Amino acid sequence: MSTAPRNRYVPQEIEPKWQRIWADRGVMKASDKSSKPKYYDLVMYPYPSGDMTVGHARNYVMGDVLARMKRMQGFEVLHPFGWDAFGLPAENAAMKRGGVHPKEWTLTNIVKFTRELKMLGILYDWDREVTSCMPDYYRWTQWLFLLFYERGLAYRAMSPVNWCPVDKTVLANEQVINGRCWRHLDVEVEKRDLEQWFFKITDYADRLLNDMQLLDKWPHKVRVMQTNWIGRSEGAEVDFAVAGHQGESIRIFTTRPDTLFGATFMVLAPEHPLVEKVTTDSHRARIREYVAKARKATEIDRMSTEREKTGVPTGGFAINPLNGEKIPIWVAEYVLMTYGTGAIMAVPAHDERDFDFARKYNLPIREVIAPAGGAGDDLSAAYVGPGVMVNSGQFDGLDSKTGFDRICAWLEEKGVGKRAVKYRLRDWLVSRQRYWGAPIPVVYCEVDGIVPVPKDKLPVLLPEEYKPLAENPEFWRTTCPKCGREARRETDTMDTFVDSSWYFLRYASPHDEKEPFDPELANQWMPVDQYTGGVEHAILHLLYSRFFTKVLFDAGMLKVTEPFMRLFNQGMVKRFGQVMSKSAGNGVSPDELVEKQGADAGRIYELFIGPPEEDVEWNDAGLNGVVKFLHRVWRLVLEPESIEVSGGARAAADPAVLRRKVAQTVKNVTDDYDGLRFNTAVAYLMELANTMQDYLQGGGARDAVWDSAVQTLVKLLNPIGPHVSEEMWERLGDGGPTRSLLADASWPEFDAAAAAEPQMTLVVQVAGKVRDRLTAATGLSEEQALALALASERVRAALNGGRPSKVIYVQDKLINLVP
RNA sequence: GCCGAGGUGGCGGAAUGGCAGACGCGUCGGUCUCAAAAACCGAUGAGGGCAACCUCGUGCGGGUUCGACUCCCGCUCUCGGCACCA
Repeated sequence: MSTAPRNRYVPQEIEPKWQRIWADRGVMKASDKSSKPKYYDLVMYPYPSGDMTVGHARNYVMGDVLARMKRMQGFEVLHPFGWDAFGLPAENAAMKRGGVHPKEWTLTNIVKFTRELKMLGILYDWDREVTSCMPDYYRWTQWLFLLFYERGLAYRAMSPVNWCPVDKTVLANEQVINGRCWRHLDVEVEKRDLEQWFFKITDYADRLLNDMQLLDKWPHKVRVMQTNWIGRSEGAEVDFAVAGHQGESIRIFTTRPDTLFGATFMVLAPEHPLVEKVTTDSHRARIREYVAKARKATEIDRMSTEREKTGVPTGGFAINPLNGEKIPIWVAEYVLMTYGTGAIMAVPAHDERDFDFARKYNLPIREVIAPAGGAGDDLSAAYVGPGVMVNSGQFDGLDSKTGFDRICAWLEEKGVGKRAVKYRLRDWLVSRQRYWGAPIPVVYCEVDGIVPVPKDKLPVLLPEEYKPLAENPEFWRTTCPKCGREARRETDTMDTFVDSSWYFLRYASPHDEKEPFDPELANQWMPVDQYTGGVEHAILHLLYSRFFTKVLFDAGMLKVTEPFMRLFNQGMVKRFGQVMSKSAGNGVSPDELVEKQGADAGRIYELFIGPPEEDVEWNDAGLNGVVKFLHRVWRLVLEPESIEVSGGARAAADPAVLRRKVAQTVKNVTDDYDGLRFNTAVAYLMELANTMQDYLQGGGARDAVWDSAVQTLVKLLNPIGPHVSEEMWERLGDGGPTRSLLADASWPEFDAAAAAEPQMTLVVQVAGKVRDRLTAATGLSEEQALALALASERVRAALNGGRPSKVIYVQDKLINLVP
């Protein structure tokens, strides 16, 4: 075997070396006592499933690029990592492989995953690693549960909940997608009446909505999704008396109090508590049958808009408080008990759903809002827009917006209704009937009822033995913390989204043994400056984390009300048109990539493959272009003498062109890393390398301009190709002690003068061209024409702005001004 | 149905209202080689011209502007989200 030439770029030789140096020097350790400005660069901590692909890696590479640049720019960077380590896949995998404990499975995967990250040269402050399934973490998840309980934000209630028959657990509303389980999209969730633990996120609905305006650096899409999820509606609650039942009334919610005169019937949800009461004897049998059927129907069937609306009359009547009219009360599935008050006034003329229902059951339709353009009487569809009130007694002639206010005022004055705001958001169901999660720290005592486990008795340890907690008496048999009598522990565990709603705070003081996080340190690092992760968390994790942050703000533990200042959702990596994953058989793992062409080429290719926010198709062919680029850079930096001057048509080297290119590259690459436009950042670096090569081939001297180009290229390359950059930087040195760009932290300064200078030349050329046209058109001398052109204020402004094309336009105008 | 994002070469994709197609892949030609691969050099939107150059080109139709991939109006297709929320 022949030895490789001394100066060849061999990634496999240099990468382990630099990974060792960075680790030894602790270059990515964040100091709590630094005087430098802080930068908190966070990537969503992963579920350690063990099959890391280049798709995951792309996300972490992006975070690493930013961390490295910010470090080189002089920030104290917090770039931590951890593991969302509780959850069902561990249990499922453990069951499948027979006898492997979820903990063992999870910890093994963490080791594998960590190795891959390190191979890619991704640097974290590993001293701050958190693992949500370890007692020193979930102890504080339990502590926070108790804090929520103390603050009245955790409660236990019986309610119809979503049940996944496959995972055998309840689910949060956010985990139900089109009536199906988020983890098994082919499995319909069932409705079950169960007593469960909830977090009162609805108390924060208005703040979660209003504070969205602080999140101007979040993707528009995510803000829209959260806004819709919270779903605020303004309207009124109105009480309708029940005919024949003294003192009994039914409260409805409407967003259109201005259509109150158009209410021709009322509809109750089948689950509404007053159904039995308002039903007359002659209708009772049919109502009972209908309600029973509705309860049995699956959520999917009930919620389908395709489905024809059904309903039955109760025989009872309600009285419209506004006009005293008696309207029939119906029961229908299309009214949901979980929204508003579970009862509506039906205004078929101005609501599509009520219209459909009225048509089907021949109920009266009365127009009370006339469209502005006239042409009423159209009874083929509901008119849902604004208009002028008609058939509305004393309110006739008002526009519907004014009518809204007047009717609300009237209702409030008479004490039969009031303005109200309703949200689509429901409380967060946090209990799960699973083993592999943080036990909910409460005890049920026959005497004292629900008793929280005292905070100093935490953690409530998960038993070693892998079996349902409810079937493990050694776990649930306990004594009441209050009275000491025999009691039973809660055997449900918490949703893993509870674990992940606060992990970014734990990084501030990961070894704190007194509290979940040290408020002083958390406030020092928070808010997160950049948060990077998948858009699949647009609602779930991001909404919950915002909720937690606000609760902790209210508890005086945090000074921020929003956790994540800037959010970025990277696209997914696909292969053969499918999202990459090991189970789908189309995964490419990072170590395959590193083995083939090295970590740096792999990293750069991950960034260059397409816009970071877009889904990209993985394709090995493009990787070669990046490898070629790195070899070319290596040669330009370390062996420029090997690049020959080529004769012929090639333009002679111009130092001004190179100087300008260097300056522009600094500006463009810095801005692009900062703005997470990594694909174009790579392109700019390739352009610089191409310009440098042209310069040498054109016979350019290796002088100060050249040296600055070399240094700039090496430095700007560091965040994306750190190993090769560090190696080149060291070799450029005088052979003294190992030099590390990352440790020395120096980012190139942008030289605005150099960037602008050659553009001035271009402008003078343009002026020359226009001067010719001016002289031709006016007969002025060349000097006079040039002076005229350059004297224009607008020309000067354009010159100062470095916009030669504007100058061309301005001067064209100038020509037109001259007769 | 409602909300949101988007449509640019053979492909991935660039373009604060100012030379459309940067950068890369692929393809073609060349150097090197007995040959091939690799590497390196050159060409590469379409049509026309020996040439300098010319014409047409960013989903479709209008508009604003000296100038439109970019802004406005209408349409169309694709992709994402929500979907009986009163």
